[in-house]
Amino acid sequence: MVMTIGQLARAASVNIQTVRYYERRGLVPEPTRTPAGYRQYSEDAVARIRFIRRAKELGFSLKEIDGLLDLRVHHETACHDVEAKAREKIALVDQKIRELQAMQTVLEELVTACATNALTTDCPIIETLERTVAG
Amino acid sequence: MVMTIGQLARAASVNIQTVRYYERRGLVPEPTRTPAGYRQYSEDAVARIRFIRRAKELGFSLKEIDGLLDLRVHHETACHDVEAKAREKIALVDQKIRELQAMQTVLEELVTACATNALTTDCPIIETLERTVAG
DNA sequence: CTTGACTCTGTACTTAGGTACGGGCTTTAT
DNA sequence: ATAAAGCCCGTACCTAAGTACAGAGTCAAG
Repeated sequence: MVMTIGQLARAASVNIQTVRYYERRGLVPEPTRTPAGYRQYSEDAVARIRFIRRAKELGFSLKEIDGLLDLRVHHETACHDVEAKAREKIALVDQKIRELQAMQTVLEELVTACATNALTTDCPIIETLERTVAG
Repeated sequence: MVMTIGQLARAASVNIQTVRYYERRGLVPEPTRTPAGYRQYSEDAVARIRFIRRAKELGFSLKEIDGLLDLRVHHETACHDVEAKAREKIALVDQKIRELQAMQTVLEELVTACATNALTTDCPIIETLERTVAG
C-alpha cells in the first residue's frame, strides 16, 4: 500500500518535518515521487521510522541508529565486518539491559518496602545501582 | 572524604560546568561551601552524578531522572504515592528492557547468520523488531 | 610572595534533534 | 470549478543539555 508523507507520519507517530529531517540525515532513503513531486512511501518506511523512534527512546543517538540500520548484509559487504559491528552493538545493548534491570530491581524493592513500611534509607535507587552495576 | 567540584567532576566523568548545570536544574543539591565560597562535595555526589549520567544513556531525560531521584520515602510523603510512582516507572523500564532484548535477539541472529552465510533479507533488524515488540 | 592551577559568577555559544513558517503548487470533496 | 486540505522547498526558530569564555578571587608549591 502506497502512502503520502502525511499518512506515513501519522502511522509512525512523528510529524511530517521529522520525516523530511530523517531523509536529509540519510536515516530514511529518498522515496520515489509522483509526477507532481509528492513523496511516495510503502509500509517499510513506517517500520523504519518506528524503529528510529523506539531506538531513540532507548537512548541511541541518530548517529548510532544509523549504524544499527546499516547492519545488514549486502553482497558487497564483507560478512565478518557486519559480524564485528553486530557484536559491538550487542555488548552495548547488553550493558543497557543490565543497567535497566538493576534499576528495575531497585524500583521493585521500593514498592515492597513501601508496602511493608520498611524503608529507611534516603535514596535507595542510587545506592542499589551503585552496588549492582559496574560504574 | 570531602572534595572540590573539579575532583567530583573527574570522579564522575563529567565536566565542571555540567555539575553546576545539574545544580541549577536541582538534580544535585546545593553543596556546603568553604569560607571562600568553594563547593564541597562528599562521595554521595559522585554516586548521584554517575547515576544521572547512566540514566541519561538509558534514554531518560533530565526531567525523568529528577522524578527517579525523587522516589524516596521521607516521613512526610505518603507511602502509597511513592509506590504508585515507582510502579509507573517499573512499567516504563520494563518496556525498555523488552525492546532492548528484542534488539539483542536480532543482533545475535545477525551474527549467527553471518557465521553461516544464511542472510537473505535486506534489513533484519527492523523486521524482527516489528515482529517481537508491540508498536 | 609569586606563579600556576583551581574556583567563583554570569553570560554567551554550541550541538542534537526537531518544529514552524511562508509562499506556492496539487488533490479531493462538494 | 472552487475551497479546503495536503504537499513542496527553503529558511528560520526552538528546546534540551551542555560547554565555553571572561574577569576576579583563592590555594599550594617552590
